Amino acid sequence: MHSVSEENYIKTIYHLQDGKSLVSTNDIAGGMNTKASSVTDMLKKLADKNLAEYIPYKGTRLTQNGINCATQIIRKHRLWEVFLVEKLDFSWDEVHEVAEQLEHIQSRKLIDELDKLLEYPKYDPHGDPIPDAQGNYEKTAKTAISKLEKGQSGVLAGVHDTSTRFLQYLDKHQIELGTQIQLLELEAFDGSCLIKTDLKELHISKTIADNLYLKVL
Amino acid sequence: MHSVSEENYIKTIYHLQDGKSLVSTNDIAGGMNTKASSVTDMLKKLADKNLAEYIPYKGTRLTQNGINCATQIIRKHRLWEVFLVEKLDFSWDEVHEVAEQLEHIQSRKLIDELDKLLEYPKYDPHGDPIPDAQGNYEKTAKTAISKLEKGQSGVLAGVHDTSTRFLQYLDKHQIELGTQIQLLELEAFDGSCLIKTDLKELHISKTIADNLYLKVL
DNA sequence: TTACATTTTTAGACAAGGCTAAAATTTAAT
DNA sequence: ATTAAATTTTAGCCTTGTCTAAAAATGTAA
Ligand SMILES: [Mn+2]
Ligand SMILES: [Mn+2]
Ligand SMILES: [Mn+2]
Ligand SMILES: [Mn+2]
Repeated sequence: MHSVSEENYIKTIYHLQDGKSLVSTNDIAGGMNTKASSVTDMLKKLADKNLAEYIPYKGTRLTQNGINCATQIIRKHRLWEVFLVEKLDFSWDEVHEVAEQLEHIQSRKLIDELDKLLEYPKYDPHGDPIPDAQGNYEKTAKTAISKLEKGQSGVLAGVHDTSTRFLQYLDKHQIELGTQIQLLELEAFDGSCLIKTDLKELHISKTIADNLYLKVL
Repeated sequence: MHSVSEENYIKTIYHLQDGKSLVSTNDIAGGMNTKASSVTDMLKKLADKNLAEYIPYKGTRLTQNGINCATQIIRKHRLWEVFLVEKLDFSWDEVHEVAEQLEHIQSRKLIDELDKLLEYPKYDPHGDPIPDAQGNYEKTAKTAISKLEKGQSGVLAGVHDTSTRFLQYLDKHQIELGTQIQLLELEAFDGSCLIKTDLKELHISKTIADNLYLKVL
């Protein structure tokens, strides 16, 4: 149907879209490790195929067509991540790279059966929701620790960064999805903060606080 | 490491090699639905990468390097086929197309873990042996029905053609791997024959007899 | 051993995707 | 309103993998 390259562009645009009405060429280039000129070329192709609306010098947005395509790719990516963790003993910091490949396999039956094997999971190993076969998924409210008030607490429901380094940092400090976390102190100067889990207290930088999403209690 | 296209050439050459000392350009083109000129180009590239030995106008053969590469691809292909049948309720005539895609996923851990999940299967759904992580596999003696003597019997241990149409033909006549088959009559004129299973007697053409491999009892 | 047929290679072209450098446009700052 | 900076597009080139048509090499049959 669509090439791997087209699918990667569609996915990147979808993720950058969120909220904004148009996604810029430069942001796409940044998100994909390519150059702006390459992006411009691809945007024209996506527009030709009715996957995106492209307004020169202004930006682009996915058509409904493109959105449907994106959610199916994301569905595949996240289901494969669950498979790798649940069935193949991968840890949550090892799955992304392989899922980037597996998400491009074309077979409707494959993904439906995989969904069944995994018993229709709702979330991937990083707490991200998995679209169903129709592309629907729930957007639960999650708040970055950096945006909490002092004293508030919640349960870790997602992470923004899914890099190996960040996930291994969390492992090291015994923080995982479902861990209950309370914000004890918030340093106004640099945004760093002191948090508390069942097991320990921990001082974290603003960067890390931005990357931990809680379901507030 | 290697491109999908390179991997497909390597696999095709490996399968055509069997016995012969050199594989011809035309045979490769036939086996891959490409033109001979495209094959020539690729053979030069494979030779440059030390994956094949290429003798212009004479033919080509894989280097040890190329052979190792081929057996790993075949290992992946066949393990995925087992996975699809055993874990995802695919039937044996539905797996090949998807396995053609999955065999190109690059991840050592993925395939080792898959092997473990499947409990180290020795054969794929079509009776073909699965190479281990070192590339070793047993070449069991299998004989096409068309080469049996009248009266001999055996157990279906493999099929040559793995097309959907052929496999569905076998399903229709309740013939599967492990089915015990006896050759009752062999018609010298057209090579067709009469065979007998536990369930029924069946008249088959030479084409079909060529495609059914028995482990002779 | 010639003459013809088949196989294989070469030459030239094309599409997809990507890059660099230069030009055009938009945005921000005097 | 100008000018400067940043963004975006265009132009031209490259690589991979493919194709067609023509040329070269090999094989075969009288
Ligand atoms: Mn991921
Ligand atoms: Mn994820
Ligand atoms: Mn197969
Ligand atoms: Mn098979």
